[in-house]
Amino acid sequence: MVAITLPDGSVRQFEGPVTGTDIAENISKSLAKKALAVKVDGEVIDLFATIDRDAAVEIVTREHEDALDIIRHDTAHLLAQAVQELFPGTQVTIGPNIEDGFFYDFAREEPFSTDDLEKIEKRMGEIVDEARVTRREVWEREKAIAHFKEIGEHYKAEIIADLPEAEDVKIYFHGDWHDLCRGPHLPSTKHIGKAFKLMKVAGAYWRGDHRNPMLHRIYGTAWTSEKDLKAYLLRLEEAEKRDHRRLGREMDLFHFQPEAQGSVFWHPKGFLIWRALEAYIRRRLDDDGYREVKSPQLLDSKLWEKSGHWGKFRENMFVVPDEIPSTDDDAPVLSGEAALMALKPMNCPAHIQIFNQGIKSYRDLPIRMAEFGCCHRNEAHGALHGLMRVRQMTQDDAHIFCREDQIAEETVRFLNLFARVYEDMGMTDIAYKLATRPEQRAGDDATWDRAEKALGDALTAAGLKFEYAEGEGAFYGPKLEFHLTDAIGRTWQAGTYQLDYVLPERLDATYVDETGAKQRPVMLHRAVFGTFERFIGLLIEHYAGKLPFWLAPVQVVVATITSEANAYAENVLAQLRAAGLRAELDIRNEKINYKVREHSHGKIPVIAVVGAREAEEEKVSLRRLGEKQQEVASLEDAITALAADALAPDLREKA
RNA sequence: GCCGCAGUAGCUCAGUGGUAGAGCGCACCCUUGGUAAGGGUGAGGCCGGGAGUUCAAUUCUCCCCUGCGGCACCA
Repeated sequence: MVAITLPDGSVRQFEGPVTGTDIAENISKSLAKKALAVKVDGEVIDLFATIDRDAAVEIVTREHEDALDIIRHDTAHLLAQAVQELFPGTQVTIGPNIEDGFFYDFAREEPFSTDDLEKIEKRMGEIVDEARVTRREVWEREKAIAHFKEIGEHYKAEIIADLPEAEDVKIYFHGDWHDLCRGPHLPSTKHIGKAFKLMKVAGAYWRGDHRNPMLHRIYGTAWTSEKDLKAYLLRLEEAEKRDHRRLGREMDLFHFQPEAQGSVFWHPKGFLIWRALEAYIRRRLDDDGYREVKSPQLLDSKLWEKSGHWGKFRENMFVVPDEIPSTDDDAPVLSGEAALMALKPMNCPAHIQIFNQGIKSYRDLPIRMAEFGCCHRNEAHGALHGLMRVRQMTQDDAHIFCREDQIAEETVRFLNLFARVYEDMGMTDIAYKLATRPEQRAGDDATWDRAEKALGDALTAAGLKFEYAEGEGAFYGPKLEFHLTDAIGRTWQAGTYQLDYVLPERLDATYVDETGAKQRPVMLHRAVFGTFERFIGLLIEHYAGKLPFWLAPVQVVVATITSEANAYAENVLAQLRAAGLRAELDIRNEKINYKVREHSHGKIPVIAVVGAREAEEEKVSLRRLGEKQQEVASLEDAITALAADALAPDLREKA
């Protein structure tokens, strides 16, 4: 006897083992029709799998929260079937689910074209109509390897060979087509439905390693209903409008051009955002005990050799020979023999040089040394991405030199600062990651153990949920990474906090302890925004260009209705500016409708409309972005209110 | 760096083996209009760069550059 408990709490008894199908049919015919899989004690399994013990069971239908994952993975199998039928000789590799869909990597000489995608999608639809029935077999490992080798599926054979010994080699059949898979799967291809779409083709290295062959990856999306699919596609379209590269152009914030690939030309409006951010974070740092420095842009390669960066990152550094270029047109410009310097890719070695001036006492620690450091990194071409990944970047960098017993306190202090800043920015959707020791690293394991534990403990103490990013730490120490998500769901590291025992050693930083003995300080690398470039990019996408009032490059546009009000408008502008507001004037010979529309598109937070009436009464009519209503206020009141709104969050706290 | 796609006016895009077009934007004129598009006229292009095929290339081929989507990388 098997007792099955249903979600409503009722219990049904069955003679001997049952399947999900049996249970569904036992409940109702219509449920059996809709059933996709079955959830047994929290684990989703195939409808045809046997249940031979008492269990809590849910029938998974399209409406069930677990349905989507199954449908997506079935769609990946569907894709693989269609591809192999249309392009014989193509090998399958892996095809996992991802956010909003799935991909499948294929090994084939010829890449897939956009036209191919259409054909494949059509074939997928046909296979759905064929309603190929799913069944599962468990194979002997050696037999499976031999079988897949024989049919030319060498990647599959490799995957099976690498499966953990304990794991069954499960082969799923959809009709004749079959694949190694963990499952579960839908009862037939018919159950997938047609709410799927192939999105794009891309290259991807086998096993994510650039030394391996490149496979052809097809990305797709799949949903439980056509409605959801449509909504998703619409969401993508909307997200495109938030793209900071697009908004940067539309709002006249910045541009890029080939002569400075990967470096930003900040336009006046864009740089106003930067200035507001910089002024804000500088005040926050001043208040938090940091002292700001400025270090050289070009430093001798010998320093980078000592720090270890030359060995590990030289290929990403801009190297400059320390010599006068030849003025002889027939001779090579550079001799190739000069000593080398490099544009700094980071500020830490320079900060240690400042630390090393004079003798530091334990009483001096912690020293919190900040710099808005402009760094250059020669990033791979394919890595560049708008403001998010650039070759010239300015970090809101700082290094804290402290004793080991001060790490915990400094970490709490930093997490507090970080939380306050992100709260002020309205960016509270943050993913916390603890990046642990990489394969190539400096320092001994005991030190790494201590350092990783210190960071994990700090996050836990702060009540922050985090995940581990195994092996992704810096070569000198583990990192806390603070990630934000862009408009289309890609995540980017913004803030960072890194523990470093190595650089102080390499660059011989010391302080004198209570006994007069020399000691190594610990170095904490940290950035709140990360870089101004990336953070501004993220801000723009987060707010879809509608930046908070205090950050908006143009806060108020004074727009006239008729030229009668021009003189008054000039007066309003002057007073707004005198109150510290970033205001502009629009006295063009255009209708007020036109001006309102244009400045709304320009994401100007406040339009101050003035006509003859306002001029007469010394008033302004304020219209806030996104609102239909205006409010009419006296000029004095309006300026007082707007000036208060324009205060940066830290200043508002103090006001 | 790797795979794929793309590059035509400031922007979005159409088009063609005989050197180009639209909408928006811009300039000028008319319009002085009360909160998301008033009307007219006009300027603006080495059709990404180089080479090849051709009587002729923006169009076809090759190479390069840049951009886009992924992958790899990210101190």
